[in-house]
Amino acid sequence: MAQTAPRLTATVADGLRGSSPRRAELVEAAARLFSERGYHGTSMKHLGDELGLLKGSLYAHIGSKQELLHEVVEEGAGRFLERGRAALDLDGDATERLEAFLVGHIETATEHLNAATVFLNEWRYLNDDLRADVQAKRDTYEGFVRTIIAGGIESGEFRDDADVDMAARLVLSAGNWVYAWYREGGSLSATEIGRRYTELLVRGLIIEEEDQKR
Amino acid sequence: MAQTAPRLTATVADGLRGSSPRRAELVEAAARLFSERGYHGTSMKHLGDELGLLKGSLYAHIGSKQELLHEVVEEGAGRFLERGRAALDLDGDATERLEAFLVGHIETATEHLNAATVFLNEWRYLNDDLRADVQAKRDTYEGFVRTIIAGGIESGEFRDDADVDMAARLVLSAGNWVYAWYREGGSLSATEIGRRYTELLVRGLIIEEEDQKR
DNA sequence: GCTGGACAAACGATCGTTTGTTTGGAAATC
DNA sequence: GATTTCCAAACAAACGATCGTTTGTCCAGC
Repeated sequence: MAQTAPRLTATVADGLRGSSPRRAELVEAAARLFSERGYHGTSMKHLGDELGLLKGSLYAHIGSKQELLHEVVEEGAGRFLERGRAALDLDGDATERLEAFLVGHIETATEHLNAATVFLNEWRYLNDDLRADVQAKRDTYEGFVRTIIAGGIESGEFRDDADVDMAARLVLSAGNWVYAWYREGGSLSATEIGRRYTELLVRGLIIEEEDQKR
Repeated sequence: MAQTAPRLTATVADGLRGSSPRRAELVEAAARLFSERGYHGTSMKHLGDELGLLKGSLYAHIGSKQELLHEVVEEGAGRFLERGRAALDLDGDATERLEAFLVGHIETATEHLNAATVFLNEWRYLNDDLRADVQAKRDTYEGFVRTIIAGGIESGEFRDDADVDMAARLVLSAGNWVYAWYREGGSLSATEIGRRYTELLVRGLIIEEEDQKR
């Protein structure tokens, strides 16, 4: 919904093979079914039924089921990395950058819920080498958050006794779990969810007065 | 490891059928394999190999593969609920209760990593009625966190403009994602992870001074 | 006339489960 | 104490169904 994006950037959209309309349909169906039923819970027949084709006919468009998984996971990874880097490159204070990152993450996750779910849940079923590639991208992405938070500490905006690694994991946990409960048509937009999470993460739950017992 | 618990409380341990040593082995192997390979990615042959039995022999101990999944998920749910209720029943301020809850959650998740992973990841593959039952328990559990946070707001300990639902989701997201990155032998204990998360959630990242620009 | 895309059919492998039989050891009988 | 009975637990084999993938053929559109 919303900003359909005139054209997916080539790096994200095109897979290992050329892209045809039929193939794109197949990848989209794979994202949906892998997300709903899991990779191992989805058969080639399920995918064929979704396009009105026999399972054998799918092999005119793809090389293997594993290739489909790879494509969906890469699509998810690419989107997250793009938005994450944009947040990292932002001018502004650490809170603004953190909010941009988290809002971008949650918008990406909800606008492409299927691909995001597969990226987060099913990527471990990739073959060893492909999985290692995805792991590297996850590490890079996690590094973005650490950089933003560490920058906030250096600039004196964030507490210098804050644990960067734990804070980064907390941010990613918040964003990564959204897929598990977010449903379209909820009372909060993805943007609003990201803002409120950021506000909580930055200000905390406690009242700002210093006469608090803790 | 550690506190082996002299005997699992009956509510958690015993499944739909009686419990024998062999059956307990099988459930444990199921927790491990379902966690590592996913429910649909684990075959009865995999399970049999784990115990040195033929796949058909497993049916002397269980009724179906689905029943195995149910048992593992219920084990996870039971453990989380027990620890959660203990935190809820604690005397103390909201921060202490929240810390007890989060520490308890993360200790449970890491001490029984396999069952916790299956509870969080594979429960959706349960049959409709069993899944509804687990969903109810998840809702109850989520209610525990909301109660703790709402109590903190009422008592004046937490900001009265904090969003209870979002804060509760943030707490659960933090705890629920631990399984994804925690590995035994890491530098932080589960207890320490829970404490640091709580500290971040309560105090936030920002410096407590009010002359901050934001 | 060529070719991409689909069909129909089959491949061997594996799926979860059932069946009938064998076995080893505890319990019961003598 | 020896013998018999019994039963849980495992094996071996097969069930029909489905798995991911390959093959050969056909047809429509450039």
